[in-house]
Amino acid sequence: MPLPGDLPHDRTESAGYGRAMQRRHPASRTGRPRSAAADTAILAATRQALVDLGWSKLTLSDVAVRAGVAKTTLYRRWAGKNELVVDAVAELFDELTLPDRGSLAADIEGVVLQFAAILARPEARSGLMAVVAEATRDEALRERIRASIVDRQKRLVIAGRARAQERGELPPESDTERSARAVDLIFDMVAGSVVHRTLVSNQPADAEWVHGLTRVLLSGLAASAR
Amino acid sequence: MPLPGDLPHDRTESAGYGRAMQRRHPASRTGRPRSAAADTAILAATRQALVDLGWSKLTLSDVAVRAGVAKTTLYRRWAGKNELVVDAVAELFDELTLPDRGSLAADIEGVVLQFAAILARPEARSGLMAVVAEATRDEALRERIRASIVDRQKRLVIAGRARAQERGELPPESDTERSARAVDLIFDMVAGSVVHRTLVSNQPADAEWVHGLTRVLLSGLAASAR
Amino acid sequence: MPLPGDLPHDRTESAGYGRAMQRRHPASRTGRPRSAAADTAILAATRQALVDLGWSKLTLSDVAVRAGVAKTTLYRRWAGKNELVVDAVAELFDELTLPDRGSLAADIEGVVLQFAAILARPEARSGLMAVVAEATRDEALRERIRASIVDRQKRLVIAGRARAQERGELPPESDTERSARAVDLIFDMVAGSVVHRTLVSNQPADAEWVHGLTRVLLSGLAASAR
Amino acid sequence: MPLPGDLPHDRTESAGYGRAMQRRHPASRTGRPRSAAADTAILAATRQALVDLGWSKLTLSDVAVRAGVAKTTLYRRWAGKNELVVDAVAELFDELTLPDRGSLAADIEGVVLQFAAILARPEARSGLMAVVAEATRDEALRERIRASIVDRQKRLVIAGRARAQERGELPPESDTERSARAVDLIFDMVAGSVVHRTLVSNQPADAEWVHGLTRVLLSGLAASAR
DNA sequence: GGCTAACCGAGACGGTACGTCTTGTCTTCTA
DNA sequence: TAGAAGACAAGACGTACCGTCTCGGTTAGCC
Repeated sequence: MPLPGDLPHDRTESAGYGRAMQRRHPASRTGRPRSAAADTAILAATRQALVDLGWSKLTLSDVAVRAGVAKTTLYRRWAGKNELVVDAVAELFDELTLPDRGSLAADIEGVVLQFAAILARPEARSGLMAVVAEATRDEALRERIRASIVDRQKRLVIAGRARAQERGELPPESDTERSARAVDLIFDMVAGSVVHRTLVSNQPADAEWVHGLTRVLLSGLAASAR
Repeated sequence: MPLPGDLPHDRTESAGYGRAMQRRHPASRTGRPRSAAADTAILAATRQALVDLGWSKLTLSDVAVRAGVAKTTLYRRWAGKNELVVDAVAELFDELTLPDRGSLAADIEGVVLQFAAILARPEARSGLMAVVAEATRDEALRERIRASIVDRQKRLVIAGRARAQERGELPPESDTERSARAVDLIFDMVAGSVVHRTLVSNQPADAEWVHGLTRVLLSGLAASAR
Repeated sequence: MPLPGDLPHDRTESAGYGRAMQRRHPASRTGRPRSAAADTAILAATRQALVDLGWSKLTLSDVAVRAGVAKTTLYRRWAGKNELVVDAVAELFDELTLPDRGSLAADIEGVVLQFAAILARPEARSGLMAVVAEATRDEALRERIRASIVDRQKRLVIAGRARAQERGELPPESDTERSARAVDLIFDMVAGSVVHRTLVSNQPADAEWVHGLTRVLLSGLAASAR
Repeated sequence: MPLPGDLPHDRTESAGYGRAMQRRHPASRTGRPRSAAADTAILAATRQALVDLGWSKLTLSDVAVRAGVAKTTLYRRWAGKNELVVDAVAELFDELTLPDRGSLAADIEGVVLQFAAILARPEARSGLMAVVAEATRDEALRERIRASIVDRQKRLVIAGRARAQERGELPPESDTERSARAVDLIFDMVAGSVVHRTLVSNQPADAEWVHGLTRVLLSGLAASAR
């Protein structure tokens, strides 16, 4: 019996991580407020559990114990394992920044290397691929991943192109639709290649490999734009 | 009476799919031989279960029932869910062929479209990503995936390049190491991009998109080779 | 979350049936308390399953279903089939009373007939002998049987002798050790004879047979006391 | 498909151990005869398994391995675990003899002590009580136990009485029905008391206790005969 | 001395129960 | 009213044993 003030799975419907904490049901103002520390502890515990156990052996009971929190608290805030892991992993990718290394190619290499470094961390590896796998059968989860993780990072592509245009490396954009398609293609190619290299081919995405990838990608885009 | 002669998980250590049936322990010649029909039925049942339930709700008990087989039989041949799903999914990718469409670019587009078509099938989507996720914590499984699924398809890259060299589209190869690195890069870029487009970005890898991908890739490789 | 506070098999170490519910670990005061109704339902279901299936085909899964209870609940309270059946059977023997039939011999016959009637019930037959058989290899189980079933009924022997002494049929006891030995011998002879007659020789322990047994026993004790 | 000459569970219907080897189907004279050594080995292996594991953990596969025999061979000769154990245990009780110790009381004490010694052996303890428990729900098994184990030992009671009559300790029997009833009562009392003392009360049936039992029994029978 | 029927070992097979584990809910006490 | 604790119903896990069924190979007895 969900009590009136109960807020089941508050963070479930959140559009993007970070704005989740603002309640969807501002009505409930009375009673003991939820512990904010609990959120932090739970997400950190989730990441640590991913490191120690991997996705498939991670249990919510275990996360609760690690976070020093009751299972009830966990289920009150997330609908299930998938949603929790998405939020826990999403935080990792917010660390990405666009370094200013002087040229478009160098900037891209910088971001891709950061991305590869994150993918080398076990909590990202297990967590990310597992939720992507789950999302193949769950439209809501797929949307949550796109919103919380993927689309949030397109900012990097856009910022990179803007900076390149400032530098004069790229012409100012005219056709916005064509531009959007290009962003998507670049994103799929970069993210996909790194993930495949790292997780499937099981080879390091080191500086040399990233250099090769960037060169092919930029040459190809330049040639194909003509 | 599972005593000395027992052959647990015969297919577990198999180097490549298709050659798995030849026993690793040819010593044991006595006793009732394993049913060959069971293998076929189990793999088909696994794929159907992936379609109906997805990876995380797929249970080996259920597969056994679908295949009309005892759980024992399943566990006698595969070490667990992961290994079974790898074998079941691997068969799907053996359908890939290299069509002769007249030019390198067209050949590549043809293969990539086939690949995208397979990835659009739910048994491939759920199964493949899930085992990749599991493999992030399991070296043996990672190796099994590489051997059974990925490396087996490098044949397509190699055959494609050979045909292009016959046509004179590509010069004969000289530096073999450099060549191997190029094959790996192509493979990661193609497979990774299609997977990301299909499973993460959740957009169709249709003819137009594949055309764009191929153009960028070929232009980039050509330019970067200079 | 079966962590520190877990109370596995609470009823396992109970000294005597009926006092089992008072916890051995009074520390744990928090959390949802165990359902008292479940205990009753489980023991009744166990007896019914003994009637329907006998000991060797009785499964805890089946008992759980009959009792409308999860298997977990069963295993949380009893260590296994043996312990459960001991408790279920023990309740049967608590029905025994010492009737006042006017003379020692008649009182004994009355109790023995009651005992035989219980042994004629299938839940007692299968259950009792099976746990005795298991107890041949399990000291703890043997002790549990003695405490829960056997020793609890020595009250009848003692009460019977007291009443006979009131009536003047027996002299007041002097030598307590010798007295204890006599109680034990009587108990082994009565219980053993009835069990053997009923379960091994497979003949009814009817009024006539009980009369003969009682006569031999009382005459023998009287003669041997001289 | 049981071939024409197949003789499933040859020993199942045998009236008493020792006469079992003579086939029920004398038709089959051709073909390889069954190994006689296997029988011996299997029964010995069964007893040893009872010692090591007890009845409930004894498995036919394990017995087969211990006996150096295939499971098939076992199932060809016995219908199941119960029947096998009955035969294995029955052999133990054939060791009982009626010693000549000079008086009826002494003779009885001698036999009872032998009986107690056998019951002190773990293979007899576990095996006997377990099959008795199983027999509570299996008329055929009950009959088999009576025939193979119990009735075979009534010879001791009868021989004892005959010898006592020779000595003049007992009058020659006149009423045969009454006599048979007395034999049964004696048997139930002696066997039951010793079993209960040993397996339930868990006390040794030593010389002193046996002496007390015998005295009560003989005095009681003498007094009750008057 | 070859035939042949029944035996034997090995072990795979379809079933089924085991005892454990995880899930998501519910219930109690405490803060 | 939130939270910690933990019992609860449900059901999958991977293992073990059951009793049956193929297999290939052996061993007597009769031609």
